[in-house]
Amino acid sequence: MPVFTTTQVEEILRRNNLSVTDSRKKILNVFLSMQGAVAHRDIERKAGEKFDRVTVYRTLQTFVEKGIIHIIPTTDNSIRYAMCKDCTDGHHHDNHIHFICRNCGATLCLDDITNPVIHLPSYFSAEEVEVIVKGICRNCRE
Amino acid sequence: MPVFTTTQVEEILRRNNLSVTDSRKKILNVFLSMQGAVAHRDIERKAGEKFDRVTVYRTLQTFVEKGIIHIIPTTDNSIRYAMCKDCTDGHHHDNHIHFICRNCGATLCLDDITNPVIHLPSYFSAEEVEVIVKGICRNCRE
DNA sequence: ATTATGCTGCAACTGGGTTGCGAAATGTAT
DNA sequence: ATACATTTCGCAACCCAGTTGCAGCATAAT
Repeated sequence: MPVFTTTQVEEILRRNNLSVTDSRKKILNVFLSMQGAVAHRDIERKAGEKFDRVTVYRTLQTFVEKGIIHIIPTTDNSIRYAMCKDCTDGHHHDNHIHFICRNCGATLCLDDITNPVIHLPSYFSAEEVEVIVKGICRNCRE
Repeated sequence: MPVFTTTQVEEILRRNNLSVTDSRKKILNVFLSMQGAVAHRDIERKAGEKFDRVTVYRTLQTFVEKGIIHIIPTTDNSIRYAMCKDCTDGHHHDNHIHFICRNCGATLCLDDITNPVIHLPSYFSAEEVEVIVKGICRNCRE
């Protein structure tokens, strides 16, 4: 697990006009050091230190608002988050598909695979497409 | 709202080896008379009579197991259900996309629009695709 | 160092969903 | 139709995820 310098993490926070606090640094570090999507439990397990649930929720919400992370669509009533690539304050542009591994549960952003164009009857006004592919990921196949 | 004969509803229940009870009939009737997907609240509002929450949950679960209804994928942490077209006992084949209206919240199965084929790198084993389109539905545009 | 701001954590609450169990309804055999 | 076995229902109680208000504490600005 790569470790990021304090400066890198602080840099991201400052760039977004967020005060640099202990919990924000630790939680952000979890995102930076994980490949796939992050669920609540991941943070509780990996942030190294116990934060109040409320702090975790509020921090995640703040990060979403600032465009640092985005909510990953799932279909099983769970919420996951991942780092944004090109999102800014309040404007998310996450036009990629998501992969969920049936085996290990990992959720991955496939940034290179953009959403397909779906043709609907013209009386629908389609604004946003979300594609979720479920299967077995690389690690679990080997 | 079309009304279905008692016989039709009972027929479906019997075909699935379910005893014909009052709540099952009423809940099934909600599905048959609604266009789009059904959420819990819809049932509580439209079943005409108040059932215990527990009964609603257990009935829905039973219907899913029997292949009478299927769970519709959403990305907002809500659960919705819709009638199955060709599903049988425990085997669901719902290879169509779903539309969610941002305005009225209606969720529709677009049975005629099958899921696109998504090409992933070969080290993924893709087994299932779910597509959710969000926008404005016909009724809300007029 | 001091003050203003805003973040954190506790406690309490909400809402969705589940479980156990006795009561009531359904199906079945007589 | 009646009686019995079986299934389903509804209540109460519970669990868990997520939220809110508020007092105390850390951060940032002066």
